[in-house]
Amino acid sequence: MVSANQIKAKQVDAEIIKQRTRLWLKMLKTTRGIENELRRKLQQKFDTTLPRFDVMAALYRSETGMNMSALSKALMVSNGNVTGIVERLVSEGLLLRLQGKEDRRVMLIRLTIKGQELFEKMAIEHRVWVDQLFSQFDFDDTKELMDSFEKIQESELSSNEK
Amino acid sequence: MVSANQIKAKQVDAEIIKQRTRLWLKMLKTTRGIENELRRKLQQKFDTTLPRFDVMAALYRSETGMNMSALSKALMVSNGNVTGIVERLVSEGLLLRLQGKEDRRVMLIRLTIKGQELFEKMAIEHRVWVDQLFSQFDFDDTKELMDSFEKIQESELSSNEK
DNA sequence: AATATATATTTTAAGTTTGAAGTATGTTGC
DNA sequence: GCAACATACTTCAAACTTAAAATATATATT
Repeated sequence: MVSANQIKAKQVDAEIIKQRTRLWLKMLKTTRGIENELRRKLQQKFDTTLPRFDVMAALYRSETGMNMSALSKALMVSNGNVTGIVERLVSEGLLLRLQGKEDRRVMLIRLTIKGQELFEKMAIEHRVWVDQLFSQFDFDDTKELMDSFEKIQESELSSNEK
Repeated sequence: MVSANQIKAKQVDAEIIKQRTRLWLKMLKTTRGIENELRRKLQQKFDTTLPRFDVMAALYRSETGMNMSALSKALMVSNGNVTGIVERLVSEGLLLRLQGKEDRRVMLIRLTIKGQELFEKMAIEHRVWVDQLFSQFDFDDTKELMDSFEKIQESELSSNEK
């Protein structure tokens, strides 16, 4: 026998599932919008691409350099992907690739001086662009949103185990 | 002359800018994580790709079909991109492409019966996956997050004008 | 030491993505 | 009508991206 309450509960379940799906779509669309915007401006002002910028940004944040695995993990992209982008940046004289000493499998990637200088120029503008996109959020808002994303990432972790 | 208050204000400014940049990085990383997760599962369970699924999802939501421009706007990807994905889906018998009658430039894209049936099967699982990823958020949380993304999109709009 | 296993990275093929140029069709102003 | 412009879409080249296979090196087991 199915009670009225059980029927009601199912409707509420269906509603929240729909809502969460809508939220994901919105999140995806918003993120793509920001990426498109940043990509367009990076192209226009610095004649470079978003993936190149992202790699340089990750390297700039780390003082000592990063190996390929760390880079691909930080950017959430595949291993082979990083190989190509790093290659292009090396050939442009923006990155340095050094073979590990104790472990000769690992590659240590670092910005060259030229790379550092270019990145610093780009970062100044980039910060302004991002700051404007998120200008509606004050310090507390950003902390709350940060927490929300943190929660999602925790869910990702547990679903990765499967 | 620079007062102590002005110095303080600058420090607060710098802090919030940093915080917003951090927030954007987190948002990007979280979104990529979800995409990777969904991609993996779509591949594993249905031997299909994320862009294919996204196109089918957009078409399923619209009863009457969509033209190429509407599709590319809905998915926030370039026009030429949609052409390729639609082509593959048409060749697999999942989509239909009809030339517009009054305006012969526009292409009306619709799911075939086969496409609808396949999508419905995929959507059932997809909803569960998304529901789990966002399970930490109740109805009110989702509404709040929705509003936050809405705010960002408004900022995107105004920066697009430039 | 030899073998098996694991890890870090690159290579490869297929697919996706962009931005710009090209094609086809519509619309507007003269 | 027709030239100029605008719009919808496709094509193209280059870059990006993934998953899987291949390569090279390290670690563990016997």
